[in-house]
Formats: sequence, C-alpha cells, structure tokens
Amino acid sequence: MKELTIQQKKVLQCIKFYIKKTGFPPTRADICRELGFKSPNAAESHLRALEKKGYITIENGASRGINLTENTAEKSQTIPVIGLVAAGSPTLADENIEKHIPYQESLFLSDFDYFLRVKGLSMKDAGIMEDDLVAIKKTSEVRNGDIVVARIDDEVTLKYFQSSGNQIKLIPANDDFDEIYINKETEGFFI
Amino acid sequence: MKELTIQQKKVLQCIKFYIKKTGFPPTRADICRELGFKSPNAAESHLRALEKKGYITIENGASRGINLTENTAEKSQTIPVIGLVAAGSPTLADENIEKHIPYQESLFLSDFDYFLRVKGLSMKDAGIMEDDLVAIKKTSEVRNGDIVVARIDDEVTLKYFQSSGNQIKLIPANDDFDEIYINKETEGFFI
DNA sequence: ATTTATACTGTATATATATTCAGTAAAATT
DNA sequence: AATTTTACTGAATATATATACAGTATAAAT
Repeated sequence: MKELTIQQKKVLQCIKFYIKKTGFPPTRADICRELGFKSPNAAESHLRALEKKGYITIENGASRGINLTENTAEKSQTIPVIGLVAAGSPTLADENIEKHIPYQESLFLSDFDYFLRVKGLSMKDAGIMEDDLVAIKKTSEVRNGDIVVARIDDEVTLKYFQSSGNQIKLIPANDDFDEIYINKETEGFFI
Repeated sequence: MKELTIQQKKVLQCIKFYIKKTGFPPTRADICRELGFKSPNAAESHLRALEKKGYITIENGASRGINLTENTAEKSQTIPVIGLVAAGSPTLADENIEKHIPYQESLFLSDFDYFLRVKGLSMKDAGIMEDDLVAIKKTSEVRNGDIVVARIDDEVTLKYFQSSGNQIKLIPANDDFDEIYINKETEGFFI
C-alpha cells in the first residue's frame, strides 16, 4: 500500500476518530472543522488522494459516503500492557507499562483501555490464568456479577463483584481463595 | 429496554446490515428502498420510534446521522458451534451444529462464520488446545503461515499452511506430530 | 371512550452536502 | 526543465437528504 503524507494521515485519523465518536463518517465540512481547513475542497482533495491510494472508498453522490477499506479499518494499533503491580492502582504512567503490543482492532472492537497481566490464580475457574492478559475497560458503572479490578489499600486484585446494601462482596473464582467483604465506606478501596 | 415491534426490528436490522455493507448508515430513502416503503416518512417514523425506545440516537439535521446505541451495537447474537467431525468437511447443516452460543459482537467484531471445536493436540504449541473453540472464517484467499482448516479425504484438521510451487505443506504446531505434504492436484483435498 | 402508538402513502421544501471550477504556491517526480 | 502531486482558499451549484405537513387506517393502552 502506498505511503501517506503527514496531512493525509491526519485526515485518515480524523475520519476514524469521527466514526468512533459519532457512528457515521464525516462530511467534507466536518473534516474542515476538525482540521482547521477553510475550504471544503481541501478535504475533498485529501479524500480523493486517500481513495487513490486505497485507504478508503468513496460512494459518489452519497453524503458521508466514506468507507474505510478492510486494510485501513483493521490497521493494527498498539495498546498498552500493564503489569499487575502490588502497590497502588494501575496507571497508564509510563513506568508501569510493560510494553505496547500491536493488536487487530477487528478481533476486539470493543473499546477497552488497556491490558492487565494477571498474577496469581484467584480467578482460575473463570478461565483467567496466571500471566494471562485481561482487557480492562474503565467505567463508572459496575453491575453485580461483573469481574472488576479492585484496589484495597495497596493490593490490586481481580474478582467478581457483588453488592448488597452497604456491603460489597468480592468473590474469587477459585475455591482455594476466600471471599472478601468490604463496607462501602471503607477507605482505600477503589474499583 | 422497551420491546420492539416486528417492523421496528426489521428497520433496526436493516440499519445494521446497511452499515456492515457500506460502512455508513442509510438515509430514509435507503431504508425505504431496502424494505419496500413508498414514503420516506415511513422510515422517519420508525427511526423516531427506535430513538424513543433507546435503540438508536439521531443527530438532527445531519445526513445519515444514525448511531446505534452501545446496547444495540453490542446486542448479543448467536453463532453456531460446529463439532470437528471426522468425516467430510464441516457444514452448517443442522445435524452438525453442536449448539448456538450467544456472543458479544463487540468482543470479536471481525466477521467469522462459525466456531469449530478442536479435537486433538496437533496445534498445541500455537495455543490451540483440545476442546478449544476456534473462530473460523470462510475465505478464498489463503496466505502462507495462515492457520487453515484442511480436509483430506475424510479427515479434517487444523494446520499451518505453507505453499511452495505445486506442493502444499501442512505443519502442525506440536513436535509430536508430523508435517503433511500434499500435491496441489491431489483429489479430495480442500481448505 | 379517548388517547396514543403503529404503520404507512404522498407531497413539499429548506438545507445539508458533494462536487466542480478558478486560483495560488511549494514540493516531489520524471 | 516540465509535469505531477501536495496543499490549500474561495465561490458557486446541483442534488441528496431530513423533515414537516396532510391524510388514512388499525391496534393498543389508559
């Protein structure tokens, strides 16, 4: 596949981002707004260049008729892998990142934020083994039965989540480990 | 989430299909064409109903401004699981389907066609173990290094594919198993 | 019994949008 | 040295598209 110029890459990224954000491709005007162009023809020209180089297809006459080609859509990206460190909550800070691995977006299209490398066997019966990579999504909503990353003081663990009233139960998927009960008001506890 | 009527389900399916096919959402007219409506207002009304029930969002004023909500996009579907039967190539015929399992489309968005249950350990070193489920995609293109489902006469196996000239090499990922060499003209051989 | 939702046809229209044309200028290719 | 590609501004326009309005009819909910 022919190489893209810096500007063309920006336009392609802009299209991908717009689709991810809105669910549908941008118009010429949308691209101009995002990238600061003042003429719709600036976007048009770049689109035609991207089409010519095979990164997108354009349905002529159709509004927002941009389609990322298979190669473009599945373009592998990198995603950080974070070691399950014992102290503190895992962060995306550079020092915690084990490495970045390429991944096929098509295999896991869901938007998760990072991988976590599993230490210990407490989730063994859920099919999560030591050194497995777990896809983690940051979220504000937690439902009962979800598998969550819980931090209690300085320890980080992966457990089933069960909330009832003021009490939270963290259930491991391994009979050799005990359940953990926590009061919602307890300090130093985060999901 | 509120239940959809039969017609509303059809419209929602139509939108999903259109996006899968073209990469962008349909216009009102597109929906009419696909479903045989004669007035764009038929599509419009259904879209507003789907919006009201929370299955889609509509960006007012924007063309093709339809966005499947998270729930809708990730709506679990079922996909057939096929047992790796010894005789003949696996088919989607009912008698071969072990069961249908629900799956989160978001976890594996790539379009594969079915799961195959693995028998034997010939791909052990590629991380494919006995009774694992392998996602299979029917394709006409095979590249060297791909893992393929090969049928030789009445036996079906999973192997690495390596083609050189007129000869095909099928390489197992387990030292305990032997490589298989096949002439391209050999009968009874299919990928 | 009345209202609301479903399920459309048919017409009309403002505007959202793609796309063409006319330029300018610098960089890369041939 | 001449041509093509890149990278835009700016203006104009045909048409693609959402959307409102006017109906008709049946089913479901209140």
